[in-house]
Amino acid sequence: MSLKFAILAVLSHRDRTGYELTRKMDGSVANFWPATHQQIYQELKKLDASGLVHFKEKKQLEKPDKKIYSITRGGHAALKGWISEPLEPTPSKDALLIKLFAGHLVSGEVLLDELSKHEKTHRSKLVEYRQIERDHFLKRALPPELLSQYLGLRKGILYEEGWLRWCRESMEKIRQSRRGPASH
Amino acid sequence: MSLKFAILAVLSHRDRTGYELTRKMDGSVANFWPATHQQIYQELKKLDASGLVHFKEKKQLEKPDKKIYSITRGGHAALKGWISEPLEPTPSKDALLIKLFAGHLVSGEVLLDELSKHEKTHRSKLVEYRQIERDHFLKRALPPELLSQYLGLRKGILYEEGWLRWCRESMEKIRQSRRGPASH
DNA sequence: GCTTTATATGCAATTAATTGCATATATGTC
DNA sequence: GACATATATGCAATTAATTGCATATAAAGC
Repeated sequence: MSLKFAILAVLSHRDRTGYELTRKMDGSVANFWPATHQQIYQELKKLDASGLVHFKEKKQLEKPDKKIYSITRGGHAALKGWISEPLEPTPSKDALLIKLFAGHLVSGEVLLDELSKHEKTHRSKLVEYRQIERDHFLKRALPPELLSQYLGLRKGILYEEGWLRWCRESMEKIRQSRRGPASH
Repeated sequence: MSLKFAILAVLSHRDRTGYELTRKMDGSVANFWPATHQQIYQELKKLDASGLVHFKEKKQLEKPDKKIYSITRGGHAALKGWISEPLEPTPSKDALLIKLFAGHLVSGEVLLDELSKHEKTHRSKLVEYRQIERDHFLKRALPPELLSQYLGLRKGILYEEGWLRWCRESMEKIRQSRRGPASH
């Protein structure tokens, strides 16, 4: 349901092709609403059919032709309406927690390896986000039009920090429990 | 894909009916892999067809008959195999971030109301989780068989803490930006 | 007596998401 | 010359998820 509005939100900032939407969603929306190119092209088709976006075909000599999509007045209205409606918190899913929940079936080693891999992934994500924060948001006073992008980035930073802390304390607890739970 | 393994993971602890799985997933798995009763009943049917679970019908006089599902040896093997395979981090989605991304279309008031609602939701979740932690995990030394449940709970706590912090700092930044960005 | 809540399961239809494949051009790399 | 990568879009098939509806009993509240 929200992919529709994710696309409209990106197009509300500037016009884009399906390809651009796919790769980056503006380098930011992809972080909280990832989607494949198939989803996006199909969604754009539907959005066009219902008049919320339209596109201009642009012929290119060196590369395949592209369609530049922009949001219509109707699209703007729909997006504004959706934003103004109350929203249920999006339920979060995480397969790693399922693994741990059935962790009694495998050795601590298996769990530690997996956690260590995730720790690494989240650590590098965090480094990347903090770099962006330093380079683009902390150097000067924040212009109001960049506020929403910054809040999105802050969400990412706090999210990764939480993951990192959890990975580390989980590994520590698993190691402790292997050294012998009775000794503690 | 992972609903299948979420169900197997719950059944690896003890036998359950579809109804029990639906409501609570053991009061814990629902927090990181929520699913409706429709999803679960359909998934159980498929799991039964592929021999990973089986069930016994139990007739009840006072209530409708129920089917008690248990995991088979094949199910155990499949679950163990899945746990041992490396896992890509589950991409996270969040519609609230989309709203903020298009926040320039609406007044700060609308965003603040929404954030305040979310702050409240996450705050009460956090209170609930901390209560469970105090009552069930901090009073005595942790038995190893409860470790994985505790790690799941800790994930929930850190998750809600991150949300809460983010909601609060976001509201503060929106208020600041309304008071006038130039004055700062 | 009526409504709501809890227990317990399911079909059918639609919508959304994933996966596999396909096309076409240009550039850069072994 | 062959292969991978980037640009740019799309069809078709399958799988997963959601939504609406349906059934049936018992207990609790008003």
